[in-house]
Amino acid sequence: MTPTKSPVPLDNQLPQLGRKRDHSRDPEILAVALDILAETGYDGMTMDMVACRAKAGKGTLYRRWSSKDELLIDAVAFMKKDDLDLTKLSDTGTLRGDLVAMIKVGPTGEGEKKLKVMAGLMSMLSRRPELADAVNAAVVGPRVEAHLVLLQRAVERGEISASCDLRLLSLVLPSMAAYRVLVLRTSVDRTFLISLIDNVLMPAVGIPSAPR
Amino acid sequence: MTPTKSPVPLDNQLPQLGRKRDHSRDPEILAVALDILAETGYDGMTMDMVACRAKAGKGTLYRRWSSKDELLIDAVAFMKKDDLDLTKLSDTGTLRGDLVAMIKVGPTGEGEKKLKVMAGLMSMLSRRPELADAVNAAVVGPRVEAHLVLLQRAVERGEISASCDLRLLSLVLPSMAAYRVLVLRTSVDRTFLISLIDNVLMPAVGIPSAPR
Amino acid sequence: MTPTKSPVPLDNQLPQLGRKRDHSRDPEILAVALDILAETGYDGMTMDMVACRAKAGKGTLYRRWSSKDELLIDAVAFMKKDDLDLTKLSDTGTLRGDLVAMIKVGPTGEGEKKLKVMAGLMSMLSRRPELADAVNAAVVGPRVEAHLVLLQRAVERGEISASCDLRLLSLVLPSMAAYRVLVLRTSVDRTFLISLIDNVLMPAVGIPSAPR
Amino acid sequence: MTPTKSPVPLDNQLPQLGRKRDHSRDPEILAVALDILAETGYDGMTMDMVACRAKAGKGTLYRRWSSKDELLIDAVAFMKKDDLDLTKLSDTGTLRGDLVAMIKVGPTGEGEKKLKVMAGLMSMLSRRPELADAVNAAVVGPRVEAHLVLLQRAVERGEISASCDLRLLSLVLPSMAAYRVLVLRTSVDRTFLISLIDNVLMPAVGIPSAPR
DNA sequence: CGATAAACGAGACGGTACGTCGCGTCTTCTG
DNA sequence: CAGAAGACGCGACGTACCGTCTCGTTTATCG
Repeated sequence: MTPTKSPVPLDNQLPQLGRKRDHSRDPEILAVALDILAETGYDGMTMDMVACRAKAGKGTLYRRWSSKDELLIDAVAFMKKDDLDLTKLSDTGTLRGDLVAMIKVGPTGEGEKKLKVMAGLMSMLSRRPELADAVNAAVVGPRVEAHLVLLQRAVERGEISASCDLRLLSLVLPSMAAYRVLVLRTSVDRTFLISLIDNVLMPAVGIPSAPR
Repeated sequence: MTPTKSPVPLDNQLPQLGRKRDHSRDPEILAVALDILAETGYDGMTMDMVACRAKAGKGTLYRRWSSKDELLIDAVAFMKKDDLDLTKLSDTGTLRGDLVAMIKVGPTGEGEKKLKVMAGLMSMLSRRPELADAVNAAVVGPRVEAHLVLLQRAVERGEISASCDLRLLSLVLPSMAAYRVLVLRTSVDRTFLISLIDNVLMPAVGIPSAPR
Repeated sequence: MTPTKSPVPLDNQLPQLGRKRDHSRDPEILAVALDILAETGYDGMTMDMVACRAKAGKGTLYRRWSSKDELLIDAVAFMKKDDLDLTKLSDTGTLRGDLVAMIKVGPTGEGEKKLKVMAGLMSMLSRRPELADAVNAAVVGPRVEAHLVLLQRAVERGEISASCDLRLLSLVLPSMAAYRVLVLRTSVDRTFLISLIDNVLMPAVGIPSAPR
Repeated sequence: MTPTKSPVPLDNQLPQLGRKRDHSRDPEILAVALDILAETGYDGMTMDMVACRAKAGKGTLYRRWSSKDELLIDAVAFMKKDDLDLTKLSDTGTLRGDLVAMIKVGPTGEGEKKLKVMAGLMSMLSRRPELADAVNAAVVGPRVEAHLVLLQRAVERGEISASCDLRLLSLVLPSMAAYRVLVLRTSVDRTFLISLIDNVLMPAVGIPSAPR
């Protein structure tokens, strides 16, 4: 998952002979990989393509990632970095308001590319468990976490009962959206998400859906 | 999705020259493909393997399916055939009872092989949209349909409000289970499903979860 | 070499049920085979091509010839039919005159196609001994025989010594021409043949080459 | 003299990037190809066989030779290397003696394998003109050259007339032997060659054959 | 004259070699 | 010595051809 270490990672500070590995190029390589992944999918992306477009040698790729899959796992993790910020979730005063507010930063707002990467990666979710983890950590997980925060806030606010299974409820929207994208390949638009909030989530937490 | 058609599939009845394709062998070939898929996964399965074990020539395979992927798409669709029977869903008198009764015939009860096939196929969901459709039609879709039947039954029974978005609600369990299997790779056991029923679905349709 | 016999070629006259084989089409098929052979060579010619262009089914071909090679052996033998006529060799009064007179009906005059067929068949001379025989019988052999006739006439005429090895000498021109065509792929033109006659054959039979 | 290192490689002098092809393995591969060719003939030899026995990948073979035929063309050319040495032709004092002396190093003495290769290759002579050239260069041509040397020696010696067409005469034995091997498939034994020398070649150069 | 059995055109079939391409490794040369 | 370039061993892919088999149809002979 992390770049392969130098063959001799000694703790005592040796003078570090020879040229140092140029890790500044890692992000560039990962970005190239994500681009190609979004364009062509898992199989369409070849290591030669990545090497060529990143002006790198295949040896360099394999020195840092032991396989194509490892490279992608890292690439997906890399994609995560500019994502939701849990500390900046808007607080509208109501659970529904908070959930609706999050939609802007949801998949739709986030950008087409991330979804295409997701789609391109579905190929591998089962073959490479770590890759599924990476996808989860990069794409779905953060939304689950955000929803959990919003739900906890609602409990604290007294808006919903503390007996609700928040962990489970926080999974509802993200997983249904994922299913829609991955299996049904339908776009996850604002309408669908609002419908989910009003017809599934809000009733499930015991708040009668007002504006039907 | 369907076997490749004859080069000129005219509507006016041509005399059907030449030897006919022996479509009676299709199921056998697809079964072999599913077996190997379950055993070795997508990459491990080769067309030569399928041809050899099915006592067929590669030419025959490629005459019927234009690629390995097309073959698998059909194989998954073929897997669907011995699945849930919508006409035989048990009727326990309550929605919750019906839902719980369906669990036995859920993925867990259905059999190890179908899950392995699913896992072996995840590799392909995005590369081949038709494959995603096939997976949906074979595995998730039937359960969605079954849930829809149960929900409609509950509406007729007066158990839940007619204003509920049944279409959406019928997606909840299957899609959350799929997410759990595909992305989280957690087993979808009875406990999880019952928890979903009691903490998400029943509240969402307005039935207070009784046995907490 | 000959078409495959009926599966039950009994001597006792059975009633001969069913439709008879239509051997009137054999020449047409063989001609098509020769055409394709001349156009594309041995490998380029496929049985499907022959069947298609001859408006025949592959079954019909294989009912008559047990393999592609057998078909070609017959085709070459068929090519032989309009060739040299040993009874009509012109008699000019001298061996040299007779030999030169034969050139007109030699490979050059015979036609481009026969040479191309020869070339197309070289592929097979060693793989299929019968084919080499057929080639010899159809193309080279007749010329050897014709030369032998001319040489014997010269002996009778008292032009050359009876102690000459006529069998061997009759091989000289045909085999050197064959080598030129098959291995060197040089055209066998009148000049070359006359040169052979004057510089090799005539001296070899003891007639000093007059017009040098 | 210090080699000047130009940072900008000239167009005509590319810096030769990447790993170089290991041409030291070419002979090994060609030898393997010849072995299999001698064992199984053209059709029996497969590229996978060659790759496997030479411990090479098919990609390597096709990187160096664009097809099976190209590989064989090179293989035959490679076979040529340990053949007749024109500088070591024995000088017996007479043309007949020289010619007879050469027989030992003729095809018979040369070895079984070369003949088998020739036989295995006949399949290809016309399909691949270059192959015919290679065969000529490797097998027949050297003998033609050797005969030319012997004939020239005889001219210098005053044994035969300078007006003889040496080029043509040097073709006689090799081409008649080739015809015998390729088309008639008769062995080219010492008896036949001596007969040719005494009954065709010697008379043709104006030397009465002494021992009839 | 109708039944029957083989031959026919068309083309699917099992099998097998071909030539291509991708992965992950190894080698060569440059900075 | 790291890195770019690319050859290498391996093995699956999809194509094409051979010789066989199966359709439905046509045609010659027999009852």
